Amino acid sequence: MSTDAPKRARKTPAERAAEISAAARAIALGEGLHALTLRAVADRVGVTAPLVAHYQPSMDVLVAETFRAIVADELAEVGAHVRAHIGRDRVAGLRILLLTLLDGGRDDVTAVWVDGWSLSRRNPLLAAAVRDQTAAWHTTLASLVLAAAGLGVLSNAEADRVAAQLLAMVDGLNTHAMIGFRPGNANVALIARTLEHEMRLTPGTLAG
Amino acid sequence: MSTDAPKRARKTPAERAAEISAAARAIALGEGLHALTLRAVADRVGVTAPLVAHYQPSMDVLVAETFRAIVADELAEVGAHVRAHIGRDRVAGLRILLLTLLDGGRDDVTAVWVDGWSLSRRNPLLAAAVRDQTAAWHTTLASLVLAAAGLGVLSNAEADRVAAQLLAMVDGLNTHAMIGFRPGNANVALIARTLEHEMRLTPGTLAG
DNA sequence: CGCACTATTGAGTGTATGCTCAATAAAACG
DNA sequence: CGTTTTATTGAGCATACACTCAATAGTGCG
Repeated sequence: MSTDAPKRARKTPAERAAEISAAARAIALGEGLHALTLRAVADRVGVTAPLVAHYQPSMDVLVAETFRAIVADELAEVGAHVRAHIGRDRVAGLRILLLTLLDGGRDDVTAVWVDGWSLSRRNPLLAAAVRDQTAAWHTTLASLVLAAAGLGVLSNAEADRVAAQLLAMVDGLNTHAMIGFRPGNANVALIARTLEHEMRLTPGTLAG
Repeated sequence: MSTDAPKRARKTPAERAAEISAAARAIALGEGLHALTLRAVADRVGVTAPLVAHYQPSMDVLVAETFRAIVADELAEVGAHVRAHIGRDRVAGLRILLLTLLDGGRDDVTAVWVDGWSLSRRNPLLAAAVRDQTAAWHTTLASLVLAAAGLGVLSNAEADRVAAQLLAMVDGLNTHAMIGFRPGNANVALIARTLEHEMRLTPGTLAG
């Protein structure tokens, strides 16, 4: 009976925008980009649908930006995690990266990627975001591969090719894991052997 | 003004069912599994939506069966193509397979796979179809890899692992190609080098 | 030819989507 | 304390979806 619950909670545009972004991320991660609707966001924030619409130019923009935010954060987190362990030896970073990217518990982010690929056909802004973030991952992987291989072992072009292959394998394996297809879940060992060969590393250096 | 255009074209259930299946396949391949709606099918067949509904237990069933039909046919076609060329030398089949799977012009089928992964979350029948077809591809690839490596070179378990990796790479590379991400489109050469190593082939045997 | 069978339709229900807009109420300000 | 500003809502529009069901009209059979 105090003043705690006014009929309308009025906040600053910045606060509301932040709430909406956070809700959108939570929904996308929990139920997929497909479940990201005006009403779903509104319900989660505790406001009405028109308010959410008021804060966004269109739903396509919110979907694209939510995808971008989730994936950019993922890249930043994994990057930070890798950099924290890269000091031991030059291969350690890549090993940590593989373990992080492939050792399960990432189905929610994988689902966001898959929905992004699927929805891109009808949402050009999302398509651009997907391409941008894929390129960003590729760039990060290429520099990591270059460093892990050692000075002068791989050319830039070679590192690019290896990174493209690595990215494709990671996406493919994660997608298969997401749909429940796991024919012997030795994904890390699998990919490690290939990379060791491509990077001229002594067999076993990555797999450990 | 002849009798060519009766107000209602009445056909046998078998004919209609075939028309509906064909229309569903065409729509899924042309516009994606997402575009597969009662109205879309009805318009393409030239009938009304309720008739299409009448021929199917539910839309989820039609989507799942259309996916299954498209992908099963794809596997059969590629398999036939490979078997037609497998006579020359034991590696020829695998080389043909890679060229077929990776050399572009397959974005429509890739899009069907991507939509299948995405829609699986809300369509259990589709999810089962996706898992089944993935397993079928894996089995086919494993036996092809086993044969191409030569007698006794790979164990069954090793061939399974290589096939899983190959399948993931193919799916990942095709998905990336579909969204327009092509950092140097040497996909075949890329994957060939990896396979040559995994299968203990002389470098260059697959890439040609 | 006329009748029975059934493939097909028209009309409609219920739900969900994004989005608009005038009205409302909370906060800020003089 | 009254006025202005504006964040928020209620109501509603247009669209699209799957699905139902009684009515309709081809088609083959007797």
